[in-house]
Amino acid sequence: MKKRRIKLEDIARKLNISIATVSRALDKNPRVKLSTQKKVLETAELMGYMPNQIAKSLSSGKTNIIGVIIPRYDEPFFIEVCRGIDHYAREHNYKILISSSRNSFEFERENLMSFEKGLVDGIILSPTHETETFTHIRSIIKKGIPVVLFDNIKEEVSGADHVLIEDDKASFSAVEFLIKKGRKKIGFIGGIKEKKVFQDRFKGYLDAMRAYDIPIHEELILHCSSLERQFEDNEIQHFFNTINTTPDAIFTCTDNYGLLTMKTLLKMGYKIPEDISVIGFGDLGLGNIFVPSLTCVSQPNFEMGEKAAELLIAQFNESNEFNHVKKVIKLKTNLVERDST
Amino acid sequence: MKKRRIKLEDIARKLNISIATVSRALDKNPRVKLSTQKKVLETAELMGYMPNQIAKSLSSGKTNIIGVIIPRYDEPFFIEVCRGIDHYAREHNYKILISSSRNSFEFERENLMSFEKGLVDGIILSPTHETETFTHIRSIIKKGIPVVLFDNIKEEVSGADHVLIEDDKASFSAVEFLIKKGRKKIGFIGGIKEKKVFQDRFKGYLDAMRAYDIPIHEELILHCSSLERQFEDNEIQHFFNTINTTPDAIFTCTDNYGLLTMKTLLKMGYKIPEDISVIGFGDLGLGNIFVPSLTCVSQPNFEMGEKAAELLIAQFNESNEFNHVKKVIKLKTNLVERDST
DNA sequence: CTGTTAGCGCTTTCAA
DNA sequence: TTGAAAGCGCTAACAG
Repeated sequence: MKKRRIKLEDIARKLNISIATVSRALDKNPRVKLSTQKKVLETAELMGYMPNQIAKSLSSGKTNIIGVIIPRYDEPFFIEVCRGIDHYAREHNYKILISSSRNSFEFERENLMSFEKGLVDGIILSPTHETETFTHIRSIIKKGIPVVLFDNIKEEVSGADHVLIEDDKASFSAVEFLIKKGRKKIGFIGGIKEKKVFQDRFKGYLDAMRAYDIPIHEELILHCSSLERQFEDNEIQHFFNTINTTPDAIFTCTDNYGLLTMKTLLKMGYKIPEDISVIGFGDLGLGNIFVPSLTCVSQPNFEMGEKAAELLIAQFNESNEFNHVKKVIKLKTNLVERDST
Repeated sequence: MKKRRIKLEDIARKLNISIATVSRALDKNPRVKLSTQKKVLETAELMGYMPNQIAKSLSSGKTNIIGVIIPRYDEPFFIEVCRGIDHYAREHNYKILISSSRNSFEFERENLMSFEKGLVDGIILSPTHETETFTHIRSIIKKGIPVVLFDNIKEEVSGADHVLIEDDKASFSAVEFLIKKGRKKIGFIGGIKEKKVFQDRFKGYLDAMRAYDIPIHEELILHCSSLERQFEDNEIQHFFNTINTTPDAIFTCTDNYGLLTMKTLLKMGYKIPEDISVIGFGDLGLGNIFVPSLTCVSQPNFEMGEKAAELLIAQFNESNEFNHVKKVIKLKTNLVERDST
């Protein structure tokens, strides 16, 4: 019952020419007579021909698919990066296959292995916080599959390109900004300690505090350990309910922490920014909706994705992938001042 | 320089057996002697064998990939649905390939055609607001590719399964809830008029107002026409800045509209919910962060995805895809009461 | 400019 | 229980 798909052979037979010529004609290969090309294109259209991508890939060794592995879907940052990747990829005739590692090293490895099965031409990956060893990535590279890493890169992997921002400098500037506004008791809310980006943002905080000789209140420092949205909320509420010192500013490591912080403080009756200033990190669109709007470090989310895709596709076009000289792209961040400071 | 990938032939040669046997052994086909199977598995492991997914697909006619087409990435609703799809798909050994139609019918068609090239075993799609005709989808179905549609289904497509919620009833209940709270001047903020879900939600609003004999103030009705976040903000601000009647409640058709409405009203000096109640639609996690938290219609986003995947995979296992009896799954919604009402 | 032919790596009859 | 061989549909080298 199922209508067999039209293939090159069908067109070839109908026109009494060879399969090869049909293939070339469809590729608009100039070595085919124009009249033949025209006939082929018309017939193909007429017969409803659709090339078989799988056969094409097997034969050509290219799938035109980029594999993307992110720690989670429900993080606007990663979605923005994916949008950026997709944007660039499509312009260059690539599709993207997104997998979530669900914040688990094991899943990350599995996803990587599944991509190793030849489905993708290259991989863009953001390591999970659990990822301590990079042998799985090196092994992929050794097989000649191009890799680009972005965000949270704990260890430089030779042979892979890297796209990142200078997290420590960015948070240094943000904290410095608070200090220059006259804030003295500046708290810090970061994410899971194992994650490089949070380590760096914490470092930037400490550096700034020390650079300006501001005493650090250990009590005002929180490293959230939750990996899911709903628990972050609880953790931050609990934090503010138990501290004895009242801060006059809080620097937080994500927009979400910033918003949750504002929510909690507002509910406790504090005025923002009068009593307490709050800064977020990411600039993912929501800071602008909240009242008061959230001042934050703005990182080029979409652009990170574009750059990652650009680097990867550039690798595809290199002659010998084993001579690949690793490129590290550092993108600029800036502070967006809104009502919360 | 590039290490050639190990293939079945390599294992076969090493063990002095045929390719077929190796293939069967790796499949754990019981028709292979156990000792042979063991040897093959060990050798494969040892040699670092990785099956070639593309070759497998070409030969077997299955890719184990589900194509997903959504109108946009930066809409938490779609991401949640994708998570649901992914969740179910993975458990059944499928991967998902997500494409955005960028709110454009043309892109939707292109994406569909690209999936038609044999890369995916089936398709889950949410039509754009521009999608008026469904011939492109019918044509896919005619080729024997299983399709499941979700959200915003303007026209039932025979041969495709549908996953949806009863938008009109859901919004009826929400508006009814406001009415029962004693609200009289209830405004409505919906999305682009071409979108079926917004038409239905508007209908529910009208039905409720009429059912309770509440006069409708045309002036308090807004159909947002923006397709991008930033413009929604402007549109809603402009709306409230120009109306002459002050509402005592606003029913909005997305969480985002709800949040933007609250933001705008708060900035204008209104108290929520004392002066004006606000209800959103979606329950996508953010309503809970805002102060005040947003009451909203909760729809089972994740579950929609799971169901869609379930239906699709069920279609894969049907013997004759042309006898497919269309299934329509309607999921339940409920009202989550928070501080904004 | 066109055709012939040999794969791409795997699955799957059919025969042994 | 195993092997030989014919594809899956397309590309690309080579020959003409």
